[in-house]
Parts: sequence; structure tokens; C-alpha cells
Amino acid sequence: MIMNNFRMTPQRRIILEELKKTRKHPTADEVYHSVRKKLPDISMGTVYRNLEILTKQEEVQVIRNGGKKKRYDGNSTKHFHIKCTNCGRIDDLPENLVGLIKKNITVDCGYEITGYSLVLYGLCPDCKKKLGGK
Amino acid sequence: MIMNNFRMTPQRRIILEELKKTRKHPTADEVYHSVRKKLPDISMGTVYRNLEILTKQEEVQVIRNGGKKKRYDGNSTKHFHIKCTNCGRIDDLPENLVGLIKKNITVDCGYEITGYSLVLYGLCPDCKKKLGGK
DNA sequence: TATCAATTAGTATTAGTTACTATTACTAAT
DNA sequence: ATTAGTAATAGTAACTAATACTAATTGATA
Repeated sequence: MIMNNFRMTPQRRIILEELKKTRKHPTADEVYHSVRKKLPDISMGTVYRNLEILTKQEEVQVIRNGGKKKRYDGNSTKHFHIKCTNCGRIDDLPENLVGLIKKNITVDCGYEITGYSLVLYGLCPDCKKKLGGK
Repeated sequence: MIMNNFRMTPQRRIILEELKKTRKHPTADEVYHSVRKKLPDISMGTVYRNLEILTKQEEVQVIRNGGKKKRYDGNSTKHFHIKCTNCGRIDDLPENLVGLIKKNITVDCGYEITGYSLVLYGLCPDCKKKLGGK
């Protein structure tokens, strides 16, 4: 019998715990280092694999923020982020922000906003056709 | 005497031309291949360097779109993009889109929208302090 | 408790990008 | 025109984040 179940291993559990208890949106490498304090023998591959699995399970979300490293967010509810162009730090933003952006891109959240980018995801007309029967 | 001027070399000019005349938002590799039709000996490094320089000069903008490849856009005016989650293709969106997104994420542009992400850029409070005197 | 896919640590590989190196081309001031 | 100094180039090496591979181990289920 094929089991498509995921196991909750100690490694996976601790990776998730670390992500849930921080608001720092760490990179895979940062997760690796914080988890290693509790599991000194964990490997980078395990961290990457579990981050991917937890993302699929929607326990975690990935932030692709314009830099080359992915960042991971233990808060899986839909929300927006703001990134510091100097240090790369990422903070959460309240959900009503889109409206504020529309008029003037000025938000009183301590940041000095210099820009923003928006990317939608979806299927283009061609792919919709191709995948139509799926 | 230090000259901080950029030269408009044939390589740079043709790279820019190729970007201006397409709406396909090509990757560095795609730029390389289309430019090579006119300059068969151009090297990948030259393409990357010039894309970077043209971006600094704001002739071109970079699209970091959630994949690992950067894409380049010869249209340097502020606008938004939509990316196909299947084929990676990126199209332009009209600027009034942010408002539309706010209510319901349904846009009649042929795409089937499955999600979107928004990232603001700016200086966080800490960095503002650090760089205050600059 | 026997089974067997899922998971693991460790390592090798990949892919995109950037850095380096020796050479050539351009620019501005003699 | 010649020189001096910088920018740019082709080609290649190096880097880095992420993924793939491998043999051994784990742990949920029958």
C-alpha cells in the first residue's frame, strides 16, 4: 500500500517550531543554523526538503522578494511583506495595505518606502488552452 | 581624471535594442541568444554586465518574478507584470490593476489568476537611522 | 514485530550569476 | 598624432543557492 502521508519527524517538527516562533522570515540557511542548536547533526538537504514539504502542506509560505535567496514565513495566512533595500530584513504588513499603496505609496510603518513591486500568478491564455482538459 | 561615463558600445546598443523591441521580458540567456544573431562572438559575461549597467541607468528594469531566473524589461516606465505559473511567460498589466486586485483578484486579461504577491521596498527604521547622515 | 515507504545525513551535482584576467577600444588632453 | 588612463571585451573560473543522489535508518501500519 502506498502511503502518501507525511511523517512528523523530529527534524520537521523543530523546523516548523523555529519558523512559527520567529517573525524574521529567515532564509533556508538561517533556519538551518537555528535548528542546528537543537539538532546538531541535521543536514542542509533535510532543511530544504522539509521547508518544501511544509510549504506544500501550507504550514509555511515562501517569500520570493527580489533577492536571490528564498525566505520562509511560519505565518501561513495571506499577508504582505516589506523588505529593507539596505539590510534585506523583511517585515509583515497589514492586509489593508494595497489600498494605501494605490494612493501615494506612503505608509506610516517606520519604513521609508522607495518602491514596490507586484506580481500576479496564473495561467496565460495559451496554457489554459493546453491544460484545459486536465 | 576619473571618468564615470558609460560608453555606448555596439554590444550595449544591440542588447538595448533587442530589449526595446520585444515585449517578451527575456532572461539573460534569451538576450544572449538573440544578440548573438547580430554579434556572434559576444560573451555571456558581457550580456550580464551590460544588463546590469543598463538597469543602473534605468534604461531597463529587472523583473524578479518568483523563479530563479531574472528577466529584463526594455520598458523602463513603472508597470506591473503577470506571470504564467505554467510556462513562466510574463506579460505587462495596466497600471490601474492594483485597484482591481483589491476587490477580488479577477482581471479580464485572458489569464486565470491563481495568486499574487506584493513586495514593498524601502529602508527599515534601523537602516534609516544608520544611513541618516548620508 | 515485520514490513516497507518515508526520511535522513552526507555528499555530489546543477544552474544562474558574478568575478577574474589578459587584452583591446575609446576618450580627452596634450 | 601620441599619450595616458579608464572602460569594455571575450573567455573562463569561481561562487552560491538549491536540488539530486545514495546508502542507511526510522517509524507508522498491518
